[in-house]
Amino acid sequence: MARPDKALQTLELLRAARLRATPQRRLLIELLRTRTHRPVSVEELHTLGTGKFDLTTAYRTLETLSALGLVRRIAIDHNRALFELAGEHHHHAICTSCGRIEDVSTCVSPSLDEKVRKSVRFSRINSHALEFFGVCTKCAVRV
Amino acid sequence: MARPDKALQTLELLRAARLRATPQRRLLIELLRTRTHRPVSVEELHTLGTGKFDLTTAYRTLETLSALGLVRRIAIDHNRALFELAGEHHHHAICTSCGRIEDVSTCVSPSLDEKVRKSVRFSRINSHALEFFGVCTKCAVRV
DNA sequence: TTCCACTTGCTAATGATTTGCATCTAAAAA
DNA sequence: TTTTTAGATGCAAATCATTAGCAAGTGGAA
Repeated sequence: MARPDKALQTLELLRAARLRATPQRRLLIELLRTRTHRPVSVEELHTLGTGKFDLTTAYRTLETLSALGLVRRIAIDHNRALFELAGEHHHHAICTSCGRIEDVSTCVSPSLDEKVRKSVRFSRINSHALEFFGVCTKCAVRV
Repeated sequence: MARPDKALQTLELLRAARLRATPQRRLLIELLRTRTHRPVSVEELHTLGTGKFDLTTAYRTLETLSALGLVRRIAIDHNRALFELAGEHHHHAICTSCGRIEDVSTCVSPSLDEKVRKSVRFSRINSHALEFFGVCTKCAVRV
């Protein structure tokens, strides 16, 4: 039994979210799914779209999808938003020299959320984000 | 032996950084030290300064201080930068309902940085940031 | 007290996001 | 299939935080 192809997966994603499967949205999600393996900026996505969707549309679609939890907005770069498709829980390692971002599967102890919830007296902790800042191998060589 | 007062601490901080102790900088640091206990936006600081320093000066001073590592720029809010005086290592818990930010002293296992460094093949990891997102008690009641 | 590199306060750019609006179009209904 | 319309898109203009440019001040070393 063959695995459904990427395009189908995208359609299903949109259908499940009760969003219209417009060509623009399909392409944008397709790009997030196949062309990028790291958080990308709206500008980058728009460039990858080669004129098939407007920059404004990209902003709107990403906003819609992130409100639905299908896309995550990453707050690392303080002057532009980065987005990634919400997949498996993971974190990021950022090279402070070249800006490269790597996915990190290592996570904190599962009990940490609850421990923190008690210490700050929150009603609940829904998620957490963890970023590591350092220098990647390429940049270390260059310096 | 009395502990040096806040103003003196601020002077020492500026002197150690080889920066001119202008009234504007002194007040801004004083505000970070005494009036705020959470990351604040430049706008907030400027308001607290009640006209004693320009918004542009605040931006420049914060930039200078963060380049020296005396102030930390927090990337949580994706549409405005937040700053805090660099003190003890800590993290943050953010209420996604009201935006309130609490300091979190709990940290990850000390060996995590090294573990991640190896997994992403970085030359080094210099720091990490950890944010918890949830709902504070007040907001939970309101909902 | 003098002098000058460092600072500050304006004002005018920038640059990323948003918003308004007329025009389309996906897809539910007939 | 055709009709119908709520939801989408594209373009242009408006926002808003952050930066730059510059002339006018001023810490603080000499």
